Amino acid sequence: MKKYLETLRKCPLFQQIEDENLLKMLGCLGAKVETFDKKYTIFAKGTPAKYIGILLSGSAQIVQVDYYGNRSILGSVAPSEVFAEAFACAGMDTLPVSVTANEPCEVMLINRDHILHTCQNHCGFHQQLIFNLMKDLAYKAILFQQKIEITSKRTTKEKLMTYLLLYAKKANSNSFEIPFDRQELADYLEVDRSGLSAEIGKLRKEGVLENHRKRFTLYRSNSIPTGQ
Amino acid sequence: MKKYLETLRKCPLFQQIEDENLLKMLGCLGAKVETFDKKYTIFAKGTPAKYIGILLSGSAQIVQVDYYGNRSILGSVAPSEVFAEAFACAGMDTLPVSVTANEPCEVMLINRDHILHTCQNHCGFHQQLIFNLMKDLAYKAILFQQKIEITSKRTTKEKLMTYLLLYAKKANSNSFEIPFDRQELADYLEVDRSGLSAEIGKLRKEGVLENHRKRFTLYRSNSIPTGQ
DNA sequence: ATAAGTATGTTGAAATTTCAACAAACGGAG
DNA sequence: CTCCGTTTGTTGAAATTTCAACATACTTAT
Repeated sequence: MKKYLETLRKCPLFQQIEDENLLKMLGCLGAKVETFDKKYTIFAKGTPAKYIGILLSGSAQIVQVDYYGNRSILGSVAPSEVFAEAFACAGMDTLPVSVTANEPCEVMLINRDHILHTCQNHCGFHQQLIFNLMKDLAYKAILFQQKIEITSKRTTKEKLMTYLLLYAKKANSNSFEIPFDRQELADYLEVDRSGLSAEIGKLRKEGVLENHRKRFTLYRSNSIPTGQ
Repeated sequence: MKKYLETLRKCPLFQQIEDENLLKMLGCLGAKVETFDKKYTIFAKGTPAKYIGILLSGSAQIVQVDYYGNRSILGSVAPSEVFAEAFACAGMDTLPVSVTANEPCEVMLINRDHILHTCQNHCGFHQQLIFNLMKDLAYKAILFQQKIEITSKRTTKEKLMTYLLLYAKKANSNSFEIPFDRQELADYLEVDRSGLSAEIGKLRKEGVLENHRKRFTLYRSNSIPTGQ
């Protein structure tokens, strides 16, 4: 586990926990590591929500696919981030979403029962873990709320601009790279890909932004407020 | 506080905590009660997210209103339920949403700092409170995920049916009352009210459902799967 | 019981999205 | 460098949503 220490230290679940205690705790928790190739499914919709995932390397996406094949992306996962924790902690029997590897991934898996029921060793860091998990879940709820704020806009243009302005604020710069390609961005914004491309083209002609693939630069971005 | 005991017992934050300890804890937490008339704002967007709310009586709604006045309803709040906890616990400085009273409300307010920082008395129930809060936040994340699942559908008809089927499952009956009037349902589904009314009319003519205002009865509801 | 106000239903035109099909640009493998 | 598969951009027609306006149904207060 030591090779992952650098990444685990940044994980929201392990804040305020010293390295040696962290390693000890991972033992208590029965943490295991698995690898997934690009495009492979890390967690599949409909399977038991038994595990919390921590991404150690690579990148992944949280995806909803409905009966008709319509794909909706709930969010992207970067190294050190936790995923599927809400479904595991709420005690859902099966996952309502899938998690897929966007590139080759290493993933740490922790059984939810080992987190929710304190271990016999009464390791004192368990309380800190629960507290960190609580903070992390609050943050996840806010990420969902932000996605709702974005997709509640009625037109493709408004959805796009709300997303880009929020991202620019997060990146603290007018120029940034988004974690989605066009199809993925369309699936996140819940709009048609070709319509999205067309809107980006229009905004470029209007001088509101410049872009090349995943890189965007915003101008006159004060014209549409974010509401935050 | 004793008059609210019945309601507080059902609150997810206070599960596994005995009545007398609960009352003691409310003292530690500095809980206070306020009342709000119908249509009044309990928490306003843009104000500090300092307090967690618990609804003691009445009903409320979590509402997003953007720059252009478009209203989006994130969810409804019933007695014993907690609200604004995600924003408070994630340490946001200001609320990105408003909470408004749908009928006259009594609300218990607890300062987030009193929850997040254990009190000097080292009252042993604080750990249970944090644990309960964690479970509650996981549940809230799932409610948001469900709203995303509903609103990610591309047509008004699909959004409506996904919502009604999910509600029927929750109510465990084909006949149920939703907590929204038409305009509110439209604001929750993020569609136009008149278009929503039209779709309901069509589905009624097709024999898929019957309805009178907030009451709906579903037939042949197996025709559109929920994906859960 | 009536009147006034609110909620719901209905309609048609305008705006927007979706869909399908194809063109152009890009990136990696050999 | 070239080929080939993938991504992105473009377009026009069909479907859907939005919008405004009005009709009808229901509720509440007097």
